[in-house]
Amino acid sequence: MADSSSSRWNMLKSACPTREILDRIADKWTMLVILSLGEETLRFTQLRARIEGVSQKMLTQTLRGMESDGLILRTVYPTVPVTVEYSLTPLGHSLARTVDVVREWAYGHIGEILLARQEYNDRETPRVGIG
Amino acid sequence: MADSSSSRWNMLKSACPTREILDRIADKWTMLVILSLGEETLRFTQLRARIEGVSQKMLTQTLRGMESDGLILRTVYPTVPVTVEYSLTPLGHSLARTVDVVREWAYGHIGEILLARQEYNDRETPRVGIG
DNA sequence: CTGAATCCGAATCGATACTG
DNA sequence: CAGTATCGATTCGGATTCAG
Repeated sequence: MADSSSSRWNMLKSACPTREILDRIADKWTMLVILSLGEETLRFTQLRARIEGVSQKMLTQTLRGMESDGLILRTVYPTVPVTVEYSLTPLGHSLARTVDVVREWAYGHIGEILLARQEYNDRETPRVGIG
Repeated sequence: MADSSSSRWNMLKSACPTREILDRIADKWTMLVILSLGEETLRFTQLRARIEGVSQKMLTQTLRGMESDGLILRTVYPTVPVTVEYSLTPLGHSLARTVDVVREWAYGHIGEILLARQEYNDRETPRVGIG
């Protein structure tokens, strides 16, 4: 447990704390969890269904990290079987609004990016065959 | 070369292209490059110096991906030795403005996050010893 | 200076089995 | 349902070496 000893960069990180935060939220699953919970409170399984592609392990891991950063709230209801709800804290909500800007940017520029990608690949294909 | 065959999720990705874009920019180095180039055009070595902690390999890799997505422009000047400048395309600049919002959020909430992290760790320490 | 290529240990991640 | 624990496969990423 607690393997946050990333060998070096500790000095760098403490000198520039923004970097550490950025490293944390510039994460695929974190962003997707933030976006999902930004819409509504969800249970573990629901969350996992929303973020198709995430494994149980990764989701758990991501949720723990986010909880420790005060971004989400984990509420356990002592039912049988147990019910666990995840929701955003006020801090998490403010991040959600921010990340949503990124999401909207992505949505608005898919075309451009896919086109650029295609052109890049065409350029790369060097002319096989007769030359 | 070109190993973009991520086995599964291809169906998912084509059904939800935003996800693919998000996966790409929700990346530590990509964000830092965007932020760095958002301020000014930089050469390879300058860029590497700005983003302390990135290896030559990762930086090259990140830059290639961003170039293929049409986010940055790579300009080679045939000097001796060769000079290569990286700058943002208009698309890259628009992303830079977006990512900057995230950076500002991070900067403005470092305190809250670090505090939450500390509280979380205190809660976790269970009381070793006598119980 | 810029970068490609290789080697190789470290970290990530998924699948599986098991618990309360 | 909501996890924890473990293991093997894959990927990541740094150090090094070499080239234009």
